[in-house]
Amino acid sequence: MSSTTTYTISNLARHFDLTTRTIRFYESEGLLSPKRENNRRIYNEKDHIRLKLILRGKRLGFTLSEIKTTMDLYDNQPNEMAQLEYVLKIIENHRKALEQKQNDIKNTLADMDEMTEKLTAALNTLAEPT
Amino acid sequence: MSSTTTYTISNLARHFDLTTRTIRFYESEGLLSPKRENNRRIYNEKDHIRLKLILRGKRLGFTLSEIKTTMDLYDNQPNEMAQLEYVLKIIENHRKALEQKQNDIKNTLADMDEMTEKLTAALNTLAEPT
DNA sequence: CATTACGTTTACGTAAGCGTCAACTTATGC
DNA sequence: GCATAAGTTGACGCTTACGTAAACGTAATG
Repeated sequence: MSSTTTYTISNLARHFDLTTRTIRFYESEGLLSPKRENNRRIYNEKDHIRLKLILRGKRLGFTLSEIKTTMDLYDNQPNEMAQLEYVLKIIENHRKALEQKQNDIKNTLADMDEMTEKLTAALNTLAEPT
Repeated sequence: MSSTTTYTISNLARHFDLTTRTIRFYESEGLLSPKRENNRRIYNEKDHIRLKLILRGKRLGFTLSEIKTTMDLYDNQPNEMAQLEYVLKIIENHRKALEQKQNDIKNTLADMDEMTEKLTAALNTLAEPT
């Protein structure tokens, strides 16, 4: 028995702090495709995971179409050599983009550290006058 | 003599692989404010750095207005205690957002590793038939 | 002096990512 | 059986981040 957990659209909306409009929009863009029951959308665990991935992608600054392309890529495991190699190449490019972002974050955090030091120093000067 | 390096708008555009339109747009949004000579924009080293920061922010998925707010914050060092503490608090929030992104990247890279393993395994199966 | 290169402003166009009605259907509680 | 809640499909609106084109100024070059 696969205890199939399901969700309504408002379930998901609450869980991820989204509006139902947003979730429907993602579907209209091909990022989700829930089952229907009496025309009502029924989301399963896979849909839940996909939505989570969508939001992660968004936080990283990817567009919805980039996210779709990537998820589709990961979903459709190809079987021909040429395809496999192609997908591997794309993944490598994604990896480079992410490593660039890691570097950007590292540098930004360093800048913030510097700034924080300056500010706390200034703060201490104000707090402990001679 | 501060050997003041300057740039024209097309200099900058070439260097950062942008269009001049984009650079003017950033100015119209208050992110840059180059000097003028005969109505021509003249960019100096500080402008160059700001533009670099803008692009870094964009790569991390921040909006231009968020980037502006942050850069303004870092530029105008406040002198009153309340202000100092306020800025420190904001920086802490930014730090949390960045750490969230770091985590997102980490997880995404892990997913990609898993995928890469599967694909190379499949590739080897195809390459070395019994 | 005419061309070419580079610059300027103004303005309209567009894709992405939803917000916000409106108008209607279906399910549930009392 | 009727209100109330939750769902559905349009359709229009809005912001962000530029692209693109028009119409014009300035400066150097052959």
